[in-house]
This record gives sequence, C-alpha cells and structure tokens, in this order.
Amino acid sequence: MAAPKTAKSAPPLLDDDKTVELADMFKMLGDPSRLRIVTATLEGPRAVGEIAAMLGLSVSLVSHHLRLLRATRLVSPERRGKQIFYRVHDQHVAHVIRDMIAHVNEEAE
Amino acid sequence: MAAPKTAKSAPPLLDDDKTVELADMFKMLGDPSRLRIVTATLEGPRAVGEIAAMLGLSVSLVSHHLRLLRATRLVSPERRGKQIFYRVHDQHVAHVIRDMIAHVNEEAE
DNA sequence: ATAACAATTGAACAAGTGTTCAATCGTATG
DNA sequence: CATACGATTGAACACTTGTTCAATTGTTAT
Repeated sequence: MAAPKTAKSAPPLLDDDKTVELADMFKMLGDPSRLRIVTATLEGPRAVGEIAAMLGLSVSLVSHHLRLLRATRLVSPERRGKQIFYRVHDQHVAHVIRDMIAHVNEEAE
Repeated sequence: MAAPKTAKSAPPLLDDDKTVELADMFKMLGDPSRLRIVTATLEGPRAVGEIAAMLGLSVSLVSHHLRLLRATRLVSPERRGKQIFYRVHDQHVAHVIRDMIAHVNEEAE
C-alpha cells in the first residue's frame, strides 16, 4: 500500500488486472540479458545452448531467464531430440517487440 | 559478466547500447505504479498531486517515480504556478505505450 | 516576513532481483 | 547398462528496487 488517502475517482484507460499483467511483461523485457534472449528467439527457434553461445552467457543463466519468460508467456519451448528450442510465444508478442525495436532504432525526430 | 566462453558471432538485430537503452525503458514501465503514472500523463498534462490522488498513491512516492521517469526521458515536467505538470515526453513514447495498451486490451487470438 | 501549499529529496528498511556454482533430470548414443 | 550431452533446478550471494517518513526547497498569497 501507499497512501492513507481514500481517493479514487478517475476512469481508467486500463483496468488494474491488465495493468499488472502489462507491467509484468515490461518487467521481463526490462533486463538486458532477457531482452537479448527474446530478440534472439525473434528470428526463429533457437536452442538454449545456441542462445547462450550467441550472447556469451552461461547456459544456466539463460535457462533461468527462459523459465521466467515462459511463465509470462513471452516464449514457448519445443523439444527436438536433446535440445529444446524456444521461440516467441505468439505473433502478438513478436509484433510488440519488433515495434519497440524499430522505434529505438529510428530515434529520429 | 556471465560466461567464460569467448563466444561471439551472430549479427545483431539491435546493438548493445540500444539494447540497454530499450531495457531501461522497459524497466521503467515494468512497475505497476509507474505504468499507471505514465498512462495517467498520457491523457494530458497532470499535476503531481493530481496523479497521486487519481492513483491513491502518496505524493512522495509519485514524485520519486517521476524522477526516474524523467531520467529515462519518458515524461517531462512543466511548472505552472506552484504545481508541476507532467506529460509523456514525446509522441514517440506515447505511441509505443498506446500500442502496448491496445495489444493487452485486445488479447483476442 | 510569515504562512500555506505543492513538490522534491534523503535516509532507512524490507523485499525482490540477476547471477554463479554445483547437483540433478531427460534424452540419445556407445 | 553406462556414458555423454543438453537443459533444468536449487541454494546462496551481492545488489537493486519500491516504499515510507520526516525534513526541505520552491512558489504564491496574506
């Protein structure tokens, strides 16, 4: 909790549940390692070890992050032999992230 | 740092600086209080006390968050008399956030 | 100047976070 | 079966983070 004031009057633009849900999604992308992992899976299914090598991170660390990303439904796993391939969970997520990347890459205004 | 492996080979989709910059932006929006504050300023310039009342948060807390949001250039202040009004820093930021909200509100797939 | 109002600031604390290391699980191949 | 490989898991750690409270700065009015 935050304030003793019992104030509440403005119409929302986003209800409380959606706000928390969205914040959780943002939080997941708010860590550089995780953001790199997600953008890596954006280009196609990538195995855990592959991601780790690409990014210069330990397999353990990548796996920990993938567990969180899975829980937030940002990526989804698919087993193929010994390896497990991850990709962005759906097109919805992919679009949002691509959008953000585009905006940061433009940066012209 | 993370892994001792000296691996590095894949072409980026987003260079390191931009990645960190984007992650910082995401991190700011990754807290529910802050996300609500930003969406509040999305509808027009809002005074600090006004925001605090709308959201049921203490003025102090809102101010702390606004300092962070200012530092990340997500909002910008404008003094008008005793009060200080905040609004989303630019259209760029506004668009990205509106986009995200729209996506979460749809949620249909 | 004094008082009142709006907002910022700093210290302090609990709770959460990213990372590492070692151990474990799952799947394929000898 | 055993061995090797890929990935997950859990404990432990230092570090960061969100929040509160009290004190302070800045602004307008009396």
